[in-house]
Amino acid sequence: MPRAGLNQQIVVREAARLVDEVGREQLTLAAVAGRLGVALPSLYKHVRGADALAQKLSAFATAELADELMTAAVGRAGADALHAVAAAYRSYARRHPGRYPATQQVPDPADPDHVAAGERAVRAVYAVLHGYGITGDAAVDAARTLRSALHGFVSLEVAGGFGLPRDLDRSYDQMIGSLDAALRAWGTRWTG
Amino acid sequence: MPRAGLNQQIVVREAARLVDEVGREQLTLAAVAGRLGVALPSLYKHVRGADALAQKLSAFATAELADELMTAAVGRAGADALHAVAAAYRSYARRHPGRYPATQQVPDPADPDHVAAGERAVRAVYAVLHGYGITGDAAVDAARTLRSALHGFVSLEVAGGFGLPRDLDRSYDQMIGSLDAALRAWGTRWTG
DNA sequence: GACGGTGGCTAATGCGATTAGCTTCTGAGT
DNA sequence: ACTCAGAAGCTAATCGCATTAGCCACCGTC
Repeated sequence: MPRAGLNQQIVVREAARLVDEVGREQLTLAAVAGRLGVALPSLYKHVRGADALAQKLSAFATAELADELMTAAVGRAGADALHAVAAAYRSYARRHPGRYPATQQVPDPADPDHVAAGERAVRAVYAVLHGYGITGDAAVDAARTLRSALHGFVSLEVAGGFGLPRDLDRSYDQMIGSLDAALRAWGTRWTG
Repeated sequence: MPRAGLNQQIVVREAARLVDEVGREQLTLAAVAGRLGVALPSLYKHVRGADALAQKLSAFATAELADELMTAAVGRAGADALHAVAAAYRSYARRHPGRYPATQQVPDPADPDHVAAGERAVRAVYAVLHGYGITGDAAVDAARTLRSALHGFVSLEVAGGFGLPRDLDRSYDQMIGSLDAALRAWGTRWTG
């Protein structure tokens, strides 16, 4: 019988498609194997197990998100960069409701690609702050504020936590607008 | 042999203690049964199954959180109320790292207590906004902004998403400070 | 054209969830 | 006190998923 021709990339990407369709908590080796047309234990030739697959999926999704954030940030600064990165962030989460929560998993320190992807995503945030002239210790606080707002809104939206999805675009715009004001005032108000 | 004397309350409260110790994803009927000293199927006399237990846990945790937020908000207004509610919110999540994520589960519409608890928590947020004079449509956006910031920070912190926990208190203070500024400007800048 | 590694398989085990059905405790009513 | 209904617990059985062990066939290399 012919071989399926799998490798880790194919398995992880199929897992990514699966979680976007059925939700992250429904990620199961059995479902991935079924979609790939192989028996469940065959996957062990490519991933160590269910936990390892979830971690690899996190690395993959984080790299995807970091790429899109970087692409959005390049060539922009200030409010322009903020709006572009914020839009890219939310867009990724809406297009990939299963992958997005996976990006919030803490990177496996033993996986250099995963760690690098996480750092790249954070760097996109710092790039936005740089456009506001925020650096050093103040940037740590501002980055956490920005990440919190983006992640909070997007995770609540994807999880359905906002009730009826009425006017979510406007609410997001308002939040980003207030973040813009906060970042513009950041250097003057809260740092020496 | 004597009976264990369980009821749904006891089961749900034990589940709450369990998830705070081992994490929400480790919630298992087997573990709860073991802690309560009964066989696993015995729990079915009190909860419909694993999914139902998770939902009841969500309702329980949401009610707890709503109580603490309401207690923090009562008798305060403006920045005072904001800081008190924000502190209570973060405090709950840190004391209950397993229960807190459960509060983000969408309430079961068929469970009136769960729905009521969720509404109570949201009402605490609106109470804060009221102190800033924000009402009507603008309050919807402001409430989403406030919820996003609080939930985003706290969930990233509890999940370990901020890397080393250095200066998290300061970062939170900074974020709340910028929220205070945003809310004070809310009526003047973004609404008619 | 053999051969070694690799990718796939089947079989077997373990654990958690769930259902069925039995037993025994408890407590309300006489 | 006695009965009895219902509730609360149990064991047994089934199912699905994860994991491990071990077998076998394909494939590229010499």
